Amino acid sequence: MSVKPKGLDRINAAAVKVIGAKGFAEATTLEIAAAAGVSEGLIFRYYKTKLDLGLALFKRHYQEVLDRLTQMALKHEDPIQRVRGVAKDFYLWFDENRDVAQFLIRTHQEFLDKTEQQQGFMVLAGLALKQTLGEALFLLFPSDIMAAMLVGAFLQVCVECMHGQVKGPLAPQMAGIIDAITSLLSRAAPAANGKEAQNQAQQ
Amino acid sequence: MSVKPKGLDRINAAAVKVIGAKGFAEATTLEIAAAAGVSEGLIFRYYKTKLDLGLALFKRHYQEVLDRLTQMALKHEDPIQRVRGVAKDFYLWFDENRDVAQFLIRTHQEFLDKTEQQQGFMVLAGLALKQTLGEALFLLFPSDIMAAMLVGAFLQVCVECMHGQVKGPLAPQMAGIIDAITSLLSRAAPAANGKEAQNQAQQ
Amino acid sequence: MSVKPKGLDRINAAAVKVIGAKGFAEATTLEIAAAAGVSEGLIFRYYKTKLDLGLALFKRHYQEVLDRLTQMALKHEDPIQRVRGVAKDFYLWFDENRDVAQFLIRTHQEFLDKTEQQQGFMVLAGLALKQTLGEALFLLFPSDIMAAMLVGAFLQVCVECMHGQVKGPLAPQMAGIIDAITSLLSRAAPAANGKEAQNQAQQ
Amino acid sequence: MSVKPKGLDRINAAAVKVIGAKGFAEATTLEIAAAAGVSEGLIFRYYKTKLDLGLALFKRHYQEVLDRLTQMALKHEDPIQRVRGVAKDFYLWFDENRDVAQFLIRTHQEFLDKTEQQQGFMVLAGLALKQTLGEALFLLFPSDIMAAMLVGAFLQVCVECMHGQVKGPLAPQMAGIIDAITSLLSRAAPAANGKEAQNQAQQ
DNA sequence: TATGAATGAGGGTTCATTCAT
DNA sequence: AATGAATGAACCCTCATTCAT
Repeated sequence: MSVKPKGLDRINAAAVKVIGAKGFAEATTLEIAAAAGVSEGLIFRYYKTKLDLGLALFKRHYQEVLDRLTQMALKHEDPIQRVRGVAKDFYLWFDENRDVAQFLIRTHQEFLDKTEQQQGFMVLAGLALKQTLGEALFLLFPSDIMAAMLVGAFLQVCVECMHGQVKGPLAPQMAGIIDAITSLLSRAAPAANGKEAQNQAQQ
Repeated sequence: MSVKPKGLDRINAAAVKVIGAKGFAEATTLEIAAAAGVSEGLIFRYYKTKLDLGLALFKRHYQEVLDRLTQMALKHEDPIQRVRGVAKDFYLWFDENRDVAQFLIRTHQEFLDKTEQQQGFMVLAGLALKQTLGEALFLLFPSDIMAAMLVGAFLQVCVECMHGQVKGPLAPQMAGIIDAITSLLSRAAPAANGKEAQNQAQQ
Repeated sequence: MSVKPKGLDRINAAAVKVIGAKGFAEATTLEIAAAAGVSEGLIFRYYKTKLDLGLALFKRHYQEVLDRLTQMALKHEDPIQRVRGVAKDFYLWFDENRDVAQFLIRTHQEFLDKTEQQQGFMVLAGLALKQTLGEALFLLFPSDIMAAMLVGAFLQVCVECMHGQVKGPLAPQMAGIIDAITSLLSRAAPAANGKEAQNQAQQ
Repeated sequence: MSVKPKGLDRINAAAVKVIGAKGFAEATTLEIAAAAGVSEGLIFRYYKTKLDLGLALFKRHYQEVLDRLTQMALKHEDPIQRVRGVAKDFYLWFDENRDVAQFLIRTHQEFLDKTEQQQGFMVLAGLALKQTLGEALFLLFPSDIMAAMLVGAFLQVCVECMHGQVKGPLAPQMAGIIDAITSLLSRAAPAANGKEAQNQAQQ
C-alpha cells in the first residue's frame, strides 16, 4: 500500500477550497499552491494540467456524495421515507462539507459535460420521483423536467446559502420543510394519479 | 425588410451569444468581435472594458425581462392567476429569446453582485409566494428559503434545457405543469378556493 | 492669398495646449480633436501623421521665439545690455505665451533631434556669451559647456514654474536677478580675462 | 570573477538602460526583456506593473545619488568647499554611472511627482545656496528661483552630454569651471575670504 | 519530493490612421 | 471641409506549464 504524500493532500484540500470560492477559471494555480503552502510547480507533479486537477477532484467528490446519498436511500423501504431521508441527509452533508459542497455546486455544470459520469444527480432525482409518485405521473409530465425542478428547488437553497442570501446551517431549517413536503406528497401521490385521468381527457 | 444592423448592435448580439454560450470569463473579446464580424478594437469604442460590456448587457436585459414579467403580473388580480400567468410567460420569453435567456442565466450569479439591481428575481419570487400562499406560511418556513426553492425549480428547467438534457420549446411542456401546480396551490391556500379550480377547468 | 480654414487653427491651438500639458507621447489625437472641437479624422486632413503635427508646430513656434529674441538682440549695441534685454524679453514672452512656451520646453529635447534646426538656443547662447565675456574666456572653458550652463540656468526656472514649484509671472521676479547678473558680468568680464592668464600658466 | 547576474538584476540593468535611452513611455517591456535576455513575462514576476518597475528603479537610484552627495557634503566644513566638493563629485558620479544618470535625468520630472521623495535636488540646492551665500541673498531674490537656476546650470551640461552636444567625460572639463565659480563665490560672499583663494591656488 | 525562476501563448486594451459617407 | 465608425498593430499584463536545481 502506497504512502500518500502529504503534499498532495494539501494541494487537493486547497484546490477544493479556492476553486469552490472563486470558480475554476478564476482560481489560479499560484493561489492554490499558496493556500496549500507548497510551490506552484508541485501541483504539476501530481496533475498533468490544471483541468486534470479540477476534474479529478470533481469526479472523486461527486462520486462520494452520490455514494453517500445512495447509501442513505437504501436505509428506507418506503419511497417517501427514502426521499425524506435522502433530502435531510443531503443538507447534513452540505453543512458538514461546505468546502466540498461549494466546489461541486460551482463546478458541476461545466465539469459534468467533460466527464463520463452519468449525470448522476438528475438520474437519481428522476428515479426517486418515479418511486415516490409512481410511474403514472410521467405519462402526464416529462420526467426530465420534473427531475430538473426537484433538483433545482433543493440545490438553489444551497446556492443562495453560498452567496450569503440564506444564512446559517441548512439542515435544521430544511428539516421542517422536507417534512412538510413529504407529508404533502403522501397525500398528493394518490391524488395525482386521480387527477391524471382528468387531465389526460382534457388534452 | 430588415436594416442590416451595424457596429454596436452586432457587437451586442454577438456578446450575448458568445458569453451566453461559454460564460463571461471563457468568452474572449476576439471571439466576440469575430462573431460580430468586426475588429476587436471596435468593442472598446463602445465599452471601456470587457466587464463594462458584460455588465451593460446584463443590466439592460435583466431589466427588460423583469419589466416584462411585472407587466404580465399586473394583468391578473388574483394572486394565483398572477403566478400562473407570469410563470407561463416566463417560459414563453425563454423560448423566444434563447440567446438572451442563456446569457442572463449563465451570468446572473456573478453579475448581480456587481449591480445596484435589487436582486429582483428572489425578491419577486418571495413577493409572489406571500401573495399566493399568504403571510401565514412564513411563520412556519423562512421566506428566503421558500423563494430560493421556487426560483430554483423553475430556473433549473431552463438550465437543463440549455445543456441539452431537456429538449425543445419549454412553454408547451411547462404549461401543464404550471396548471397542475397552481391548481394544487388553490387547494393548499385557504384564501383561494373552488372558483380557481373552475376557472382552470374552463380553459 | 489662401483663406486659412478655421478647423486648422483650432487644431493647432489645441495641439499646442494638450501636448504642452501632457507631453507628446501622452497626448492622444482624440484628446486634441476634442479640445479643438473637431473630429479626430480632421487632424489627418491637415497632417499626415501625429508626429508631423507635433514637428510642424514645433518648428513654427521655435522659429518664432528665435526670431523674436534675435530681433530684441538687435536693439542693443552693447553686448551686456543685449544679454540683459534678451533675457528679460524671454521671460516676458514666457509669461505671455504660456501654452506655446510649455509646449516648446516640453518637446524641444525630443524634437530638436528630428529637425534640421541648427540647435538654435545653444548656438545663440554661445554667441551671446562670446560677445559678452569675450572670446578669451573660451580658451579657458569649453564654449559648449558654458552655453549649456547658461541655457540651463534660465530654462530651469521656466520648468519649475511649469511644474508649480515656482509661482506666478516670471518676468517681474527675474528682472532683478537679470540686472544683478549683468551688473556682475560688467565687473567680471575684465576680471575673467585677467584670471585667464594665470590659469593658463598653471596648466 | 564576476558572477553572471540573473533574472532580476539583468532586468533592472536593462530597464535603466532602455528607459534612460528612450524615456519611460517609449520604452516597451518587450524591449527591456530583450535587452535583459529574458522573457517579457518575467518582468511581471518581479514588478506588478511597468510603472512599478520604473518607480522602484527611480526611487532606489535617486536615493543612492542623494546619499552619495550628502556623504560628500559632510566631508567639508566650509560651505564653499562643500559646494565645490559636491559639484565635482556629481560629475564624477555622472561619468561613472552614465546609464543610471541618464535614467534619472530623463525620468525625474515625471517620477518625482509620483513619489514621496522630498524633491531632494531642489531642496538640497536651496540649502547649499543659503549656506554658501548667506541668508541675506534671499531677502533680495526668491530662493526657489535661485535654486532652480543653480540646478539648471549644472544639470543642463549633463543633458547636452546625453544628447551628444557635449563630448567626453564631464568631470575633468567641469573641474576648472567649478573652481572658477567657487573662487568667484569666495569674493562675492562676505563670509568667505582670501584663504579660499589661497587654497585653490595651491592645488 | 520539492522549489521557484523562467517561459510563451494568449488575453484585454489603446490609439494612430483610414475611409465611406 | 468634415465626420466618426472601423481597423489593426502593438502594448501591457496574466497564468498555466516547464525545467534546472
